[in-house]
Amino acid sequence: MEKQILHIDVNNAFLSWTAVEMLKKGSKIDIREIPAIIGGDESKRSGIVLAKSMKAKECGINTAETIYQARIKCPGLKVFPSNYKIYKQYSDNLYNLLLQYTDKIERFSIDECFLDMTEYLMKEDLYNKAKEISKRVKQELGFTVNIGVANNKLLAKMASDFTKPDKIHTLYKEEIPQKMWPLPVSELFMLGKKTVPKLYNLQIKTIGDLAHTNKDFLEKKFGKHGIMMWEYSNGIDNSEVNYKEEKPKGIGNSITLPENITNIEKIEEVLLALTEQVTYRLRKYNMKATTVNVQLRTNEFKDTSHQGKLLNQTSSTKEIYKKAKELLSQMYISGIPIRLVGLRVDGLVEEGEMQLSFFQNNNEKKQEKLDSVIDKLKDKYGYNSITRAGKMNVEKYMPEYKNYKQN
DNA sequence: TCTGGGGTCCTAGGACCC
DNA sequence: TCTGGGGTCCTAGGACCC
Repeated sequence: MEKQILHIDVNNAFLSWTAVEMLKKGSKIDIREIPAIIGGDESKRSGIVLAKSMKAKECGINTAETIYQARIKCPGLKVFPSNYKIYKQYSDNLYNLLLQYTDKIERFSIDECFLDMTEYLMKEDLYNKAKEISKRVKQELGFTVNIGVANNKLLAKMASDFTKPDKIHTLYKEEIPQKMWPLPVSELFMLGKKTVPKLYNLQIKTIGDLAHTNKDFLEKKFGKHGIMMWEYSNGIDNSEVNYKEEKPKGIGNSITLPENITNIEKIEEVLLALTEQVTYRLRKYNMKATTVNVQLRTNEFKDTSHQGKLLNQTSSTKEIYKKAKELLSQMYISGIPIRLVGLRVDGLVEEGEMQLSFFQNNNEKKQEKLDSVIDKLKDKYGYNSITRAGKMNVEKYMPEYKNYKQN
């Protein structure tokens, strides 16, 4: 049976949501109407464009480029900071509205959802439902969305990306040659800046070119990725809308430091703060980790990482920090200026299905108890109320814990 | 005051085993 | 007694997404 899928995509999400919030607070200007962006903090060396208004886009400003470059392209550009707490609220508001149409919703990102409407609707009604959703979001929540209407997720996603903002597009099978094949191959989902030049060298310039390329040839050139791009270019995608709450497979935090560090003790302090953050999130999921991964970025933007298995699955700050320090000492070459430090845990298992270790001793139980006491204090008095990290002021480096990713 | 942060998945190569 | 080969597990790095 054919699926009926909607893809909902908030137009310029961070910027629109900031605009709505500002208006609610009495702002006289709507930053959607002027050249404006949401940007990172340049003084913290994270000065990139996170979202842009249509007017900013007209200046040629791209997401993820530096604010510095954006200002050159558009003198008089207004820059506003991001606020993930607010974004999470608006994202939830949208989700709750969509729940009135189906509970088969996959939250693909903070500003994108897939809806599986198959069992609720006939094809001719789907477009009308999309219109109703679009209208209600605008009226009740104050921002606009693009909606893609199709028979699978890939085509719905491609459709929602056509023309913006505040548009509804269909992309049924018979519309593929007209609506999708003329587009440059770079527009196809999962084709990024490394693959596109390779395709250009093969004279594959449009999605249609790709669709008409021999599948075996693409597999030889690109492996699994080759098969996928051939299928996508032909509108083939059998994946399901994944509406069940998924447990994460890994949890990580990283931080670009305000200044480079060349001293391993200081890297360790940052690592401890990151470990506290990561393990706190891990424990909130009631999960334990099997591997630890430390990432470093040099001042020259060279990334290295080391990972290692833990002897026992754990969520203990102390155990994971111990492993992280071990990995750091293996990989850090003394004197190299470090710009970014990252820590992530992988191979997560749920507490319930955990292997019972014969070796969990009293010391480990004591550690668990300590972690849980600290977590409760953090829940009650705020994340930064208590920290083991560092003699020096690690909060200077570490941003307020962002919990927008949770639930 | 030039280049974020959080994820998932894939691949190549090495170690090890039979 | 002139370098087999399949399978699994692990790691580092890379590509891509929003």
